[in-house]
Amino acid sequence: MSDVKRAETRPLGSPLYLRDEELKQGVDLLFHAFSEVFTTGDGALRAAGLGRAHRRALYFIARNPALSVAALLGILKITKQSLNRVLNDLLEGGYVERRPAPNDRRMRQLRLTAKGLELEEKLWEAQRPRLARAFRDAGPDAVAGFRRVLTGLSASDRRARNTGEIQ
Amino acid sequence: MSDVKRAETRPLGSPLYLRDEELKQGVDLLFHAFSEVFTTGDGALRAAGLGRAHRRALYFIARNPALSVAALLGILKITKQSLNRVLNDLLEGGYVERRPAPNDRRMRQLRLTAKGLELEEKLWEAQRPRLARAFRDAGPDAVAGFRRVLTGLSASDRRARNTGEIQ
DNA sequence: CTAATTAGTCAGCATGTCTGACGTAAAACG
DNA sequence: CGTTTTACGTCAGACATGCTGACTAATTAG
Repeated sequence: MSDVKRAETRPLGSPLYLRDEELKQGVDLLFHAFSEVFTTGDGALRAAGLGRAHRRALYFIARNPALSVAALLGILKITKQSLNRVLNDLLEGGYVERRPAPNDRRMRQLRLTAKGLELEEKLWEAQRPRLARAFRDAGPDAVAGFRRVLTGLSASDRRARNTGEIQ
Repeated sequence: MSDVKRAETRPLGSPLYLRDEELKQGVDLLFHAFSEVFTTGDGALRAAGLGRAHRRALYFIARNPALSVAALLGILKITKQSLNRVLNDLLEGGYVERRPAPNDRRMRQLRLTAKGLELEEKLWEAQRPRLARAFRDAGPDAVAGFRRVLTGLSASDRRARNTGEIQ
């Protein structure tokens, strides 16, 4: 399971299954890293009587103050109904507040309350060490590469989506 | 890949919130990339009457022929009961076969059938373009960095787990 | 032979997501 | 101004995926 260094000389004639193996190793890594990162801190969450769905909403509201509901839906890619249940829990628990946007009062701006911020910080403290260590150990160049690749993977790529594939 | 060494020169005076911002951008990227990668191909899945949980099992069985049930549980990090429901669907659907391991007949080896392989390939065809493009556009050094960082994130890190944190 | 290991099952519950149908307020538009 | 569109909220019901706990069965290890 050694390294892959020679990628740039990757022979154009290299069989597809080699290429596929490289890509699938990426999928494996993405899965495992996601698992680890997004389950760390479940304890604090449970202690607050919330689940992972609440955490995701909390996280992205923290990351994007004054986020609109529609924008959050776009990030989470779930339905309005699903989000609203989660959001109502967060509102009732006093973790999040919701106010009409001043410019367009149809929209509601979402923000963490002090209590929400406190929880979010506790969750972050739980997962930060893993992130920090991985980034530090890998080094800045590796981190730059990590970002490049993930940015490319995230790019929601309309081309592929409209090729008639079932999607 | 270049040197890693420079991490410790990261300005010791840089405020923590800058560091945190960098790490959180990593979380954002991980979330979005995961979303895109692990939902592409849902159509083919639905057409087969299966869900994402089935897909994950299918994928890791494809990746690790003769995988034992316990090993799969370890990868997916779900309970035996949850897995068995999924696995029974896959067995009944004829996507997976299960045979006692020759050396230790308590264990069952899991493998894709021809039908399972066909489905897995269809799913892979759906997600490969995204992976391939992201890897190609980012370049081999970036891919190496991507692997380094994700490997670090995946490392299931007993230290942090036993610090008394609620986990 | 007894223990431990590996797997499978039943029953019930919690969580998270979906579809579909409505309702309301505010803004945009002609 | 009246109509349509947008952004949000909600009710009802279903499905998908995960969990706990309790128990059984087959096989291997000591």
